[in-house]
Amino acid sequence: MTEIESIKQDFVAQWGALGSQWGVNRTMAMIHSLLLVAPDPMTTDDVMEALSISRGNANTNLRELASWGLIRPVVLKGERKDFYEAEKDVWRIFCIVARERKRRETEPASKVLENCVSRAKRLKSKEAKSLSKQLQELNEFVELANTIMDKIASQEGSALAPKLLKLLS
Amino acid sequence: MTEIESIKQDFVAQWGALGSQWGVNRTMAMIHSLLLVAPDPMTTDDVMEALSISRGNANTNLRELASWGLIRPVVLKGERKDFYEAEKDVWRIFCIVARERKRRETEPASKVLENCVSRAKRLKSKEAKSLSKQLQELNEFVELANTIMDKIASQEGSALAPKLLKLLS
DNA sequence: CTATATTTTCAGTATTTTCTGAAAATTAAG
DNA sequence: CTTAATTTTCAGAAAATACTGAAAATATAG
Repeated sequence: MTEIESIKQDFVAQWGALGSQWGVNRTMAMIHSLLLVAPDPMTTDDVMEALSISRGNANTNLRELASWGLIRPVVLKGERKDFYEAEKDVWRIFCIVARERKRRETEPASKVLENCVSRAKRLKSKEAKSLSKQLQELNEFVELANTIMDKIASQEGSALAPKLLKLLS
Repeated sequence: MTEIESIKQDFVAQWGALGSQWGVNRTMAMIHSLLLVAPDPMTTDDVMEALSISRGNANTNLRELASWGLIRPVVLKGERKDFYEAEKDVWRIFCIVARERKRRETEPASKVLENCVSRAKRLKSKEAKSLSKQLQELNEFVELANTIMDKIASQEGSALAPKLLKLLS
């Protein structure tokens, strides 16, 4: 294996491990990272070979990645197979992930929390008061997280870096 | 079941599901949420009964939560059993999680990425140049994330909310 | 020190998640 | 329409993860 292949392999493995700790399955994260450092669009067969995975697995995860918007199909003239390439701008990737996770996770969570809060507010006991307060605080937090993710998702990617840096001062 | 118990149960189930999407196992998240809305410190037996889980499971997850700093043992005079109570301030919880995940995940990831970047920089081919650039961008992103998490972790919890809100303008 | 209460550990089991591979469906070419 | 290429689906298999329960270790009281 050439040094460049070895570097890519290390990167793919590491990014895959990271992804799996953040709620993305390992193979999906690995395919994403593979495409991130691929100089040209790849087919399902390319991915299968590069990662030694089955066709079903490759197909499913490629489509899942596409549904997130993290990769896109590209049409190459004269080719019958589907080719994919990754979104490579880190900030745009970040925005996409923020948008999707908000939609899939924190938004539904907030719905349930809201429901808990409103039910707790109706009760009068001392314990209910305290429960209500605690749930309210959690819900406000989740909603702030939602708002922030919205803001992030609607930014032109590169505009984010300076704003976040400012936060640090 | 009383209404207040039913509310708590819904909350615990939902918070548990959320946690499992963010890299925390479901039981650990459920124990945490159980303690978040518990008016008094609880013992291992209390937790076992409330969640219908085994002693081993309860014990392991309680100690894991304590190692994160999300719950703490409290000593009740005249009692032999260990009691635990949760950190209830949402912002402090957020800071704790940021600190731990940085230490356990993004920091090690950054080490590997740095290594990949420095190896890629030594190579001279056109493809290596482009790989190097891409990895560099990813690494800068992860390092910014690290810096931000550091800042968050070192804040007095409640100081964060206004800063984040400002970010939105 | 002995007896008892409590916590911890961990081998075996159960559950959940992910993956494979081949059949079915779809698409495109001739 | 027919044929071949390609993609999709999904039942069953494999792998990863989490849980149980009981034995071992530890701590406390008397």
